[in-house]
Order: sequence, then structure tokens, then C-alpha cells
Amino acid sequence: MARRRRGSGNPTIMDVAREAGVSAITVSRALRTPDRVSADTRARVSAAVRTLGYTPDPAAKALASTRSDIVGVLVPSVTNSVFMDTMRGIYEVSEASDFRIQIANSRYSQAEEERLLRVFLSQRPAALIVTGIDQSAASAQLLRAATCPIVQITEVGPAPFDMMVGFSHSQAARAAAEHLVHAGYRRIGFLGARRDERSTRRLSGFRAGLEAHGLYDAHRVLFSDQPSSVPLGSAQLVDLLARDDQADAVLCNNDDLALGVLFECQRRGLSIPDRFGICGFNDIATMAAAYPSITSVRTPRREIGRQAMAMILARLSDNDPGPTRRDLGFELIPRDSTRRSGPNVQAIRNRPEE
Amino acid sequence: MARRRRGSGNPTIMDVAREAGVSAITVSRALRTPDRVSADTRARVSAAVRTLGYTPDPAAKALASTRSDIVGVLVPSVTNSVFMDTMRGIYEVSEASDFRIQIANSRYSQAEEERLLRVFLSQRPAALIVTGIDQSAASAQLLRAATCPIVQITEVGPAPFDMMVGFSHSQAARAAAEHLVHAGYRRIGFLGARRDERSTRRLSGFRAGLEAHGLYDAHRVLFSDQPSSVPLGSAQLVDLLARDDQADAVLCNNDDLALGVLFECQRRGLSIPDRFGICGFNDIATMAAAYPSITSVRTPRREIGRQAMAMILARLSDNDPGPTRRDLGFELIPRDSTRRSGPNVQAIRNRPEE
DNA sequence: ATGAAAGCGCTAACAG
DNA sequence: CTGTTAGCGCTTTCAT
Repeated sequence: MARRRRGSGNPTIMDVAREAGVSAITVSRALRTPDRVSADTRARVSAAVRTLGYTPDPAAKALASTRSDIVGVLVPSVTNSVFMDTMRGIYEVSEASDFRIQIANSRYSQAEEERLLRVFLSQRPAALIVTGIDQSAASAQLLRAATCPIVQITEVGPAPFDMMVGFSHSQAARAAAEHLVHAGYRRIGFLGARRDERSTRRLSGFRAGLEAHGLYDAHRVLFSDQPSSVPLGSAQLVDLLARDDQADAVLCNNDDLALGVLFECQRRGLSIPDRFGICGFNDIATMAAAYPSITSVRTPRREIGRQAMAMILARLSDNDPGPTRRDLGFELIPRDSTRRSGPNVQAIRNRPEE
Repeated sequence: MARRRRGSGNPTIMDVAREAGVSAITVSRALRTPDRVSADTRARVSAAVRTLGYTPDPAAKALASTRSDIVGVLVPSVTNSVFMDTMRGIYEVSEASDFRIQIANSRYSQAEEERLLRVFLSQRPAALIVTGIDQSAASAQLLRAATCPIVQITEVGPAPFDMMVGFSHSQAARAAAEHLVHAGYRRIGFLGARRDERSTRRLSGFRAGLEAHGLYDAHRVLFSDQPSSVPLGSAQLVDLLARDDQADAVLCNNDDLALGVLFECQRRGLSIPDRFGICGFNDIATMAAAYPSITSVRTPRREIGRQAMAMILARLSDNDPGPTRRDLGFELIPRDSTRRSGPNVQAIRNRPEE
């Protein structure tokens, strides 16, 4: 009895080659570099591909070419909607290509990030997207040694491994703090969910903004160990008022918290914006629709994902990716939740590239 | 001059074999089936793995074994937060394993779904997760022919390709409709964003629920071609009231719309729940935190993802996956947005497996 | 319990 | 522009 066949049963490049009356490598070329093959050959190959329903095996391709079609994306959380928004942007752009996205979740752990990076690297990824600028020394070394395009997303910083697209979280929070001061608030708190590098940088921007006016008080800064949510915002407002019942505004590290604060103010009969001002962060669509509408810092989350992936596609097709270090800025959108009687307050824009 | 080396430079199984003083196949066995190898060998191999920092090449493994470690997930949308919630559940469970998740977005197109299925299949996936029960005939044929575990998620239906976990969307919507009727509403509308198979089934449940009381009026059913959002909910309420200014309640096909309706009622001074009742769908955390709190149908989105992945892991490790067709049910959570003066309304539970 | 040989499906390297 | 040969890194099959 003959040795049992191993393969999967799917048509292979050899089947196509036989059908088209050419060699395997010619099929390979006809598919990858059509212009290096005669028009006639090209036509016969694509006919054969169609009749057989041939689809290249990505594993074989990766093994032979030492390069897979996988773009690895390393995020600190898959439950945080901010990263979900960025992932959406990545997916939207990648769908036009043959690259596949693989997400890995470091759960805010540098050690886990490093492990996941090694796993990605073992796949010889086409490119890598990593979140933030706070990699461990070991991770940094892996990334510097990597031969594929790398994009750091969500923040901007001085020394990118390769490419970078994000915005300054501390400047954004500082703009929000100054907006609240200009709107006339004086006892301004800061609410954050789980603390990470980015929220820490935001807090420092907030602090700088208030200290410039002599208004910072660490007592009004609250973080939580729970993930961000609307109910958490309500609960944190309760805590803040317990610490300082004269607190008159908050910057929320994210919009869910701001919405929770809004609802809690309504429950307690605190009038917005007169008795209490609210500023969110990210500007999800709900902020404009809320009643009263909520001031927030608009951040380019989806655009970050889109541009990161677009830079990768450009690089991998040898096109010009454009600037490789992009500060996409942010925009403070003043709304009713901070619109106290008084002089009109203008939107604060920060678009470094404009 | 010798031929140039091809490889990636990473240590291979042969390097480990040399280091451990055994053959490549023994390394392979020590890694995959440790108990078929002597304790001594096992120790020396794992030591060698550590010193070299060896990570197996998934492409080579996939090619040799005709089975990759990829679990393909086919969703109709990556912008819809419902599927994002389910994806979270999938990621959470998969992180404990060595399987990698790949998402593909069919954008509600059966043709695209079929194409993506072929792409997945060419990767020899370890398993497949597909959304819903409305595959095209061609897709169904591909799925039936596939040799890997398959889970259909989000809905339940009669003839699974393999495994299935979800709930009945029509029953859930029907329960919501009956709740609104029992709460005393009579001119009840239905708001939906982009229409798909699931929202159509929900509409039919809504319709059945109202027809049982002679209250259905197609004039009060609104769909949109825009994606779901809070502002869309506000806009749709405006439309509904333009069609019937005596409309007194809505079932929203999703919670974002319900929140938009709430804000719009507040803007217009329509009192909730007396003048107008609101019921959402999915019960995101915001519903309980809103003021007034919003009645909604709680759906097990994340749990669907978790169980789908758990069933796959069980199957692939030859454990008992438990029931392979799971109706996870839903639960109507009555809140203030439908709590008119009158007899207290109870939660409606539907937990088929309990 | 371990190993040798062969091959998974494809592409890099060289040659014509 | 096309073909031959070798090999990517691993696992299957068969043998010991």
C-alpha cells in the first residue's frame, strides 16, 4: 500500500501549474508580480486559478518567504473602548489589503507585552503596531532589532522605534484644565479609572494647567482600580463631593465617567453648568447628544488606527508613507456642561501638522 | 561562493536538538506530547529551549501538520459595539491558550462572507466562529465540508453546522413589546438603525407581541441606513413623533438609540415614563446609570463569545464541550423609563437552560 | 522511547 | 520571460 497522502486536499500551486501548462514558479510570479510574466501566461494562469478555485496557502508562503501577511497589534486592553476605536480604524484600512490583523492584549503588563512581542516575532510579521511609548528595555531591544515596519500608536514621544502616530495626552489634559479655569471654575477635580502611563501623563497636564493658576489640589484627584464605566463616574462624583463638598467641576479621564457624573448631578439636583461643570475626554458621540451636552476633548482615536495601518501599507508597497512621526493633535469642544454665564469660550485646537 | 542562507536567523528546532543532544523529532515530541518522552529528555530539551530562546515557527507547524493555530472569527461589523462585546469574550478566553484570533468583517454581505470564508479555510484554521444563521448556500456548503470545529454565534436556530450559542432575538423583542403593553403604553414605536437579519427577526417579535393585543402599527416602525448612535436615536424620535405625535413609547433596537431618545425627550420636556416610555436592547451599563434609568433587554453578548471560545478549546483538547447548541436566553430589566404609576412589573426572564 | 526519511506548499537563488 | 533546484522549519510515517 502506498504511503498515505499528507496534504489538505486543497488545490496547490502545482495543480494550477499543470492546468495552465507552466511551471510552479511561473504561477507564483504570475500571481505576485504579474508584469514580469507574459500577457498570455498571465491569462492562462488566472484561468486555471479560477477553474480550480485555488487560494494560496499563507503558511507555505510565510515559510518560504520568511515573511507572513500578519500585522500584529499589541494593545493594553481589549475591554477599553478607546483601543477598540483604534482597532476599528486599523481594520477599516486593512480590509482593502491582504494583510491579516492579529490582536494581542498585554493587560497593561510590560512582562506580558514582551512575551507577546516574542510570539509575534516568531510569526515573522509583515508589520507591528504597538501601543504607547513605555516599553520595557527588553521589548525595546526586540523592537529595534525587528526588520519589519513598526508603528507606535496613541501617544507621541521623542524617539520612535520606527513610525509613530498619536497625540500629546498631557497637552490635551492641560487644555481641558485651562478651559475649566477660564469658564470660572475654581475647585476642580480629576476622575480616572484604572491608572496607566497615559492617564498619569494626563494627570500631569491637568496639574500643570491648574498650578499655573494656583488651583491644583491633589485631594481632588481620584483614581480607581475598576475599569472605566458610567456607574463608576457616578460613584466617583459621590466620593469627590465627600472629600470636598465645594468642588465645582471635574475633568474626567474619559467620557463614560463624565456621563456618570452628569447623571449623578441630575439625581442630586446639582445644576449643570452653574453649580457643577463637567469635561470629558475623547468626545464619543454621546457627549454631543447628552442633555445638557457635555464638553469634551476630542481625540483622533480611529484616525490613529487608520493612519497607522495606512503608513504600514505604504511602506510595504514601497510607496512614500509620508511623515513617519505624526502628532494628530486634539480639540477641546466646549458644550453646555461648562457654559456658564459669562464671556463665550472658544474651542481650543491643537493640530500640530496644520 | 556558497549560496546565501535563507532562514530568518531565529533558532530552529534543529538548533534546539543539537543543544539538547537529541534529534529534531524528539524535540518536537518533548514540546507537544511531553509524556511520550523520558523525563531526562524532557528536561534537557526544555533547558535548551530556554537557553536559545526558541519559539516554534507557526507557519512551519501549520504547513507540516495541515492545521494552524488560528481561530477565524467572521462578524458582520467591526463598528457595532454588540460584536465588539462578543469579540471581547472571545479574546478573554483565547488568551489562556496558544490559539490566535483573526477577525474578518463581512460588512453584512453574504458574498463577502463567502469570500472571507475561503480565505480562512485556506489557512487551515483550528476552528471557525461565524455570526448568525443566515449564510448563503455556498457558504453553508463550505462550512459543512470544513473539518474544524465551527461555532455559530449570536442567534439560535434549528440546524447548526456544528456548534451554536446565542439567543432568540425575536423572543427577546417580543418580551420587550409585551412589557411595554403591560406598562400601559398603547402607541408603541420601533426604532432601528441599519437593518439586518437579526433586527428583522427582532421586529417580527415586536410585531407579534403587539399584534397579540391589537396594537401593532407599521407606521411607527422606523429603520435608518445610518449606523446606530446616540444622536441617531434623538433624530429618530423626532421622526417618529412627526409621524404620530401621540406615540407614547418606543422599543429601540439598541441601547445607543434609547439613550438618544432619552435625551431628546428631556430636550422636548416629554416626561419619562409618564408621557413617553423607553425600552432599549442589550442593556449596556449606561442603562442602569442613566437618569432616569432605562429599561432594557439584557443580552449575553460577552458570554456568547466566552462560551463559543470555550467550546472550541474543549473540542480541540478532546474534552467534553458540553451541550453544543446553547440558548443563553435574555432578561428584560424593567427600570424607571417604563415604570408608570400602576402595578409593579416584574422582570421577565428567559433562561432556557435553567 | 527515539530516530531517519520524506514531504507539507511555496519562493529564493541561480541559470538559461 | 521561464524553468530547475534547493530549502524554509516543522511533523508525519515508518522503523527500531
